[in-house]
Amino acid sequence: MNLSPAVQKYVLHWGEMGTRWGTNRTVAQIQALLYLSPKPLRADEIVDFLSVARSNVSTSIRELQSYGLVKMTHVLGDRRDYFESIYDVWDLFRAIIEQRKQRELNPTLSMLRDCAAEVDEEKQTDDVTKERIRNMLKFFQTTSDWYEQIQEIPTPKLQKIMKLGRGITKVIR
Amino acid sequence: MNLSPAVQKYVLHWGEMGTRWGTNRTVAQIQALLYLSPKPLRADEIVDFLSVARSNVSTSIRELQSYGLVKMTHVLGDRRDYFESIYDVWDLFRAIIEQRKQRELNPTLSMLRDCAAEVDEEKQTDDVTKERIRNMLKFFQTTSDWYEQIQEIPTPKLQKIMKLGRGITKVIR
DNA sequence: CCTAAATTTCAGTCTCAACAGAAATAAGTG
DNA sequence: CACTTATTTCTGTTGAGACTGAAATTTAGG
Repeated sequence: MNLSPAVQKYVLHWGEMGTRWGTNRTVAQIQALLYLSPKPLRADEIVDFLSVARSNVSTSIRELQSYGLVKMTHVLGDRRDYFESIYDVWDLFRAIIEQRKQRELNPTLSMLRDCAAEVDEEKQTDDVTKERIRNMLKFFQTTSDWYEQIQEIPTPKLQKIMKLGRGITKVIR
Repeated sequence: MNLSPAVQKYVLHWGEMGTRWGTNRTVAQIQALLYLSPKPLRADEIVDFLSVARSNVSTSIRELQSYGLVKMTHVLGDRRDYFESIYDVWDLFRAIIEQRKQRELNPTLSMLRDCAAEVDEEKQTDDVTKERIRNMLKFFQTTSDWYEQIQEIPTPKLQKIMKLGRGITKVIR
């Protein structure tokens, strides 16, 4: 099994970036491969394409499914599992945003709430420090709310808003 | 040197999250410590507070400075370097966005441009695949442009926009 | 049920980036 | 221009997590 040079380049790059995007190489490579594939693929095909262990494919696909990035499908008279990526880039975007919020925002938001409450009781702590914690909490709260709201904006509107860029400031009073 | 329980919790949590945010524990811990500190700190003070090697502090601060998150200051008659964090959360936000764009978007944008061009020459490659690459390129281009535009929106406006959330859709036609 | 195919779990190995500590360099100071 | 103090660079170690391959489990057909 071999991939065209351009596809190979894409998959390898995606794998490298995967680590920066908060997952591991194999997970990212599989997502890339499925995204580019014109048809759903079986686990053993992925093994051939990427030269990774079967077990690795198994756990990686599980992870991709849990993110909502990959769906399982079946072929009549074939009991093997087939997998395909979400193909709409904006849907992919939403799934990733959701994931990021859960892993990168929620835990910190929760910690900041605890800290803000806790620090009020500490006479030893400087007022400036207390203020800083409150400011950071406010910021994370705002960002978290915003992420949730963004999720619900339908694709065409979202596209329009992003195309506007800073032109948005002219529309806001 | 010891920190209050709440501050300690904050710094430790920040360190743990640091790895998810794309840096390492020490870098994140130092940023947290400087952010909460009412006054600039010296490298050796950071060593005491965090119990990490002096050399580690040196390289970590260098990294933070390169991101624009930490500034160096000096005290009259003292030749040692003092460091303080950016304190405005929105300025911190912008610096981090900028960093993320450079590390997580730009390389992929460049790769996608290459791939989109390269894949046009490949007769072997399915049209569906070619389309997918083009779509991903368009998306990254849009996102990249948007990031740049966002940078230039002044804080009060940015706050307003984020507070609006999906209410923004009502303003856009 | 039994068998064979497909998938998942698990335990051990390997890799890479973070980190410590030593050595080297730089920056004052008397 | 020695000597002290501060900082950086460099090298070896370590630990966390990715990955492999074998064993266990699940699934479906005959």
